[in-house]
Amino acid sequence: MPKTTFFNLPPAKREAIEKEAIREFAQNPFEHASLSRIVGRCGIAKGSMYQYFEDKLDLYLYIVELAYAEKRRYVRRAFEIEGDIFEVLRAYYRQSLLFSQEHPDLHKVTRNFWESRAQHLHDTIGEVRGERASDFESFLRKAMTSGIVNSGLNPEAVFFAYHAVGKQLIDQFGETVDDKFLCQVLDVLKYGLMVRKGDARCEDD
Amino acid sequence: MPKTTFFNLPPAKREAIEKEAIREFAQNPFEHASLSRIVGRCGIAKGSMYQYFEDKLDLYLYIVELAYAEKRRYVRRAFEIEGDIFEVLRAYYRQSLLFSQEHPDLHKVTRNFWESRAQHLHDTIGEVRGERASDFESFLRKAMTSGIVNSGLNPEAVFFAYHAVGKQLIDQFGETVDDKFLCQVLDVLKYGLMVRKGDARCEDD
DNA sequence: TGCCGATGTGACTGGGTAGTCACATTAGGG
DNA sequence: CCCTAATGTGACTACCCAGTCACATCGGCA
Repeated sequence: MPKTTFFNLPPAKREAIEKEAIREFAQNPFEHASLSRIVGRCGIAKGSMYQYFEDKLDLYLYIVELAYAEKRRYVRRAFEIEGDIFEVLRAYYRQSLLFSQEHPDLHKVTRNFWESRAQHLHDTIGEVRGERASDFESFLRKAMTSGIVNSGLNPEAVFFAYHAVGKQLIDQFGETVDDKFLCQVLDVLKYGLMVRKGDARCEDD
Repeated sequence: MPKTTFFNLPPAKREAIEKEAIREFAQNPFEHASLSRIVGRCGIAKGSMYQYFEDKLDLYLYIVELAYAEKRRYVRRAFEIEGDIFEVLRAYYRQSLLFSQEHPDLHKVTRNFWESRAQHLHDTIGEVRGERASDFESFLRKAMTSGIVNSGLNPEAVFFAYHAVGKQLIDQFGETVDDKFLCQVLDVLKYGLMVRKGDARCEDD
């Protein structure tokens, strides 16, 4: 957590520090990000940074939390819509896409955080993933009992598949993924690959 | 490419270098891996390394190629089996799992390589992914025309989903993924989540 | 044995990093 | 206006790294 000094700063200065830190952690994973570069770009002294934050990790976790707080503002809306689980999930990833478009640097911060293999971060990541998994799985079980989702599936496996695809979609936002492609990929999870009884099928091409 | 000096080395020494380099690149992504640590652990001089390899990247690419060469020996078998696309895909990921169990360090090398965001590696990764994509997509189109796979799907989207799930499965090999779970996850992609016409469904639980 | 090219060496260069600390500056209350 | 506490500073320490190079050693051939 930042020291109180940081929050006493004139907002313009505080925001300048946040902005440059976001830029740095968007461009580099934690290990490779450089405090010296951040202070250099802000035009403040190295020592000042240590008036505001305990250390590099403290700053990093603050920035990561900033990024996730903003992201939550987007994805939250997905759970307010009316509709079945598929519509909610589509809305969720659409909101993620929108977030990545409107806040590309914050998006890169979350992406770098998620990829991080450092031990001190690994535990935090594990917790976040665990929470999401149990939320998702209870949501899924409801959809199973109400007969929308095939109840023969293992909810853990379903979460795994959605999480994997969602992670990759989010990784590629802004590169190869747009709204249409997003929906097509989600449809693969929804319908599966195998032909369905009663599916219309081209007989001759 | 290593210099000829490297291949003239007595096999025991050459293998010792490979072994320590594999360990280092399994534990650290390229940027963070340390030549000094490798030579320290091999008990050879820093300068000697530069008799064998052009630079750190040269050594790295050699090790990555070693890892993929071994991995190819495993996954190749998947394409020799008889069966539809789903059986081939299941065999493919099973072979990947086997590889990760029998060569955990080589597996970690490939994983770190794949995650790498460095520019000079990014292009190589892009090529590899592109090749896999086109192989997969032509394989998929065949399965579509022969009526095994729903031809209404976008092959690119299907590849995307499989690739994402496969990547995540491989990431988690040895942590939470075993053979049973692997099959359950692949079934999500095969059948999809939505209930199918004619699916048996529990009426009261 | 003597020679020479191939191979081995580790101190060194130049560069980067996080974090520290003695000192300088500022701001606000008395 | 002055004093004190809070805040700002940047040179500095201690560490890490890739890559170099003048020199040492080895191995095979004459």
